[in-house]
Order: sequence, then structure tokens, then C-alpha cells
Amino acid sequence: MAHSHDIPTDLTRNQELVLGTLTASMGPLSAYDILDKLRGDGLRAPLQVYRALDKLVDRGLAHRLESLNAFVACADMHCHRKGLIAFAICEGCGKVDEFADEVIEERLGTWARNDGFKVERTTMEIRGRCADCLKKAA
Amino acid sequence: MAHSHDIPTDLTRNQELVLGTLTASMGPLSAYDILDKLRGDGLRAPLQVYRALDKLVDRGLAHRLESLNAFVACADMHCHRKGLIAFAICEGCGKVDEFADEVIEERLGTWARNDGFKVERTTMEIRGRCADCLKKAA
DNA sequence: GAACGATATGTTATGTTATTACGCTTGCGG
DNA sequence: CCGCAAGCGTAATAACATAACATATCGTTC
Repeated sequence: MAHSHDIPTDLTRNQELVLGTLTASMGPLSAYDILDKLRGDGLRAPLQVYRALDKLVDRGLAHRLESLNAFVACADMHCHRKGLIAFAICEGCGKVDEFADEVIEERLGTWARNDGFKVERTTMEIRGRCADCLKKAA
Repeated sequence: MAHSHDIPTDLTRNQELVLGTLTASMGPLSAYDILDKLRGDGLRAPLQVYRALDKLVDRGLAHRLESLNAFVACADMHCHRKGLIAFAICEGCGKVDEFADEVIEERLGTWARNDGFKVERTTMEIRGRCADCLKKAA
């Protein structure tokens, strides 16, 4: 049975390779990291990776972390989320936690309404230490 | 009388030049934009600008916009804000609006507490169209 | 005031991230 | 078959950022 974690079948070869690499990775990868991992599969130029990433990000299958200049696979495949997603990035282990918060989103909407600002995209990235890393440091 | 908008007097020459450039600018500037504007004042290398920016950002006199790889002067000199600052960036005119929202900040704190995540820094950047640009487009 | 450390500076070179420009290929609707 | 849209491959280059090293400036302590 098909379920929500299936990888879409209409990806091109390059898109599939890039998404696969992201999915297999523990943490965020830069475009060049991805390229290096895919040399064996015939990829040679940054643009091949960037083009695939563009599409994947467009479709919500991957996210760009602006504060890292890096990318991650979307944490839950079924989401197709339209709204705001926040990322908590651990400086210790590099793990990225992805979450949505309706309260923040709605608060943002309120601010935008008051200001007459039309929101097109929001990036929210929290840097810090995850529970595991804090425990290890103790 | 000294008041809250005075520029701190203990800046070094380079820091003062960089902050002055940012303050005089309508919108965000990249480090290289700043460098170009300061060639006449003797600056030659990117590092001179980056070093000044580091200090200014540390002190809260300037902010880095991660999604733009660019910098702005802090909108209100007196703030010395410790907490979360959000930026609304207009794709039309490049204007950046800076605001703080305690509800969002506190909501974030709640999430972090639940997750055992220690927040060190948060970046929140909203891309869209400001009221002026929407009006012009109409 | 000499010795010291901390901070800032200047310069060169290099590393990393992202895009432009161009031409070819493939799949698909008319 | 034609034409168009989307994808692909390649080379070159632009844009953003740091490493490494040498000097200089300034306040503190002796």
C-alpha cells in the first residue's frame, strides 16, 4: 500500500539523487557537499545540484536553511505544508528539528495585517543546543 | 544633551565608517557593497569590513539578514535588545522593517523548554511586499 | 617609562556558495 | 512532424567569507 512517506515518483534522476542524499544524511548538507557525494553517480557541476534543489524546495520536499547556506530533506513527507516552518538547529551535533507553530504564524499574520505587509515567505531558524548535547556537556 | 540616538563614541575608525555607511543606506548592504562605498576612505579588503561588521553585530548596532547575506543598521539605537528581533523585508523596494514580538518570543521559549533545547540565537525573516509597494502595484 | 597582553589593523591568498550563458536533449500536445 | 516547455551538461564567473601572517595601537602593571 502506498503511504505518506513514499518518495514521489515523478522526480527526475537528478532530483531523486539529490533528495536521496539529503534523506540519507544526518544533518544539513551544502550544495557542494551533495555534489561531492554524487560525483560517483555522474554529477559534475554545482548547477546540477542547485537546479534539483530548487525544484525540491519548490515542492516542499526539501528546505533551505538560510543561516547555514545548507539544505535538509523535509522531515515529514506527507506534510506538503504551506505555512510557516521553524527550524531548531543544534550547534553541537548539527541535528535539525523542524516544527510548525500556529500561534507564531497567526501572530505574524496579525503583525502583517496591521502593517499592510503581504507575507510571501518566512524563515525562522533557532540556533542553540539540543537536549542530547546539553546532557553530554554536563 | 546626549540622547538615545547618539552613535557610540568608542568605535574604531573602521567600525565607524561601516556603521555610517549602513545608517546612511536606504536598504540592506552586502559586505562588498559596503567595501565599494568605502574605497575612497582607504578600505581595500573584505576582511576590514567583515571585522567591523562582526563587532557591530555583536554590540547590536547592526544586524545580519541571513536570507539576504546582507546587513542593516539597527533601527533603534537605544534598544540594545537582547531578545528576538524579526525582520520584514520587502522584495519590491528592499526596505527592511524591524520589530520585536514578545508573544512569539515567549512561544518559542515554551517550545524550547518542552524540547530541552537551549536557544542561543534566533533569526526570523519575513519576505513579502510592503504596503507602499502593494499600493504602487495596484 | 618599559614590558606585556589584548584588541585592532593591513594585506595576500584562498575557500565556499551561487549564478550566467549557451547549446543540446527529451517528452508532449497540436 | 513541428514547436514548445522542461530538463540537462558544461564552462566560466560572480558573490560571499575566512585563513594566515605581520604590524600597530592602547591600556595596565611593574
